[in-house]
Amino acid sequence: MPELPEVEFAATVARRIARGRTITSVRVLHRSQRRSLPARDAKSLVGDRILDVRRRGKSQRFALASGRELHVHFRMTGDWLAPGPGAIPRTVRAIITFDDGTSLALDDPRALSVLTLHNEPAGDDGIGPDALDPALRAVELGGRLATRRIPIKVALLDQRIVAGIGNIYACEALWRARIDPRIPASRVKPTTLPALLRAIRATLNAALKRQQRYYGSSEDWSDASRFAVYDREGEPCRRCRTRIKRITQAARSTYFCPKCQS
DNA sequence: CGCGACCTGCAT
DNA sequence: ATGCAGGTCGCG
Repeated sequence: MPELPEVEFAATVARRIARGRTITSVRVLHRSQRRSLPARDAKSLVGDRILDVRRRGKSQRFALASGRELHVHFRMTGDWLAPGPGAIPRTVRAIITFDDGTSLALDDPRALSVLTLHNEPAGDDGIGPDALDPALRAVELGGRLATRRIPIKVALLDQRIVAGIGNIYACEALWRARIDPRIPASRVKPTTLPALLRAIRATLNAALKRQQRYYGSSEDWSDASRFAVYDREGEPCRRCRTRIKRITQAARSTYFCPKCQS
């Protein structure tokens, strides 16, 4: 599920349910989540009130009336569920219940999500500027890439350089900008940086809109047809019909068009 | 830097 | 049975 657009959308769901509400119980159902949010912390949340939910990169931060902050990171497969009456899916790993009877459930088949409680609001903690932050300019992005010799695709995945881009949209954005994912980050020409940033934002914004449009519908998220290159190895490039290639970079699959991305 | 670990479900 | 997955950390 979650790269920046999905997390952005999830944060709006969480905000709608939780903002202004007081927590009446926090149940952590899986040992993996219990490790990051021990029973003591979960218990201490009861009685606290949620002031707001913000997203930064791929993490969500719940600002609490006590001054503390609950961080939620979905990792690979987390998502929020607003459970109605009835059985709770077995992939639900934690449930936060509020004073009005509503609740927010962390649904995560792989149970890799991380919940952490902080006494102080975290600063930037090393995370780079958010990819959708309008204050981020091409020049700054260029500056952050200039010193890196790693491939541009790997650099885009590094949250310290720019926050919010994951494997799918890194591939998609590079295709859009016609940049070879293998070239060193420092070699991206200054003149193509604005195009890269535009491609990143267009890709993320399109995904966010799709997310909003299809929320609650039965569209299959894994349907690859909406990607230009991701998961389309061997299929024709939408621009030039060349076969999409798949390579491995930093132990992740990279998909690209060997002809128009060079 | 690359790679295993963290977890589970799904496709092959 | 095997291998792979939208993320991140910590190890060598």
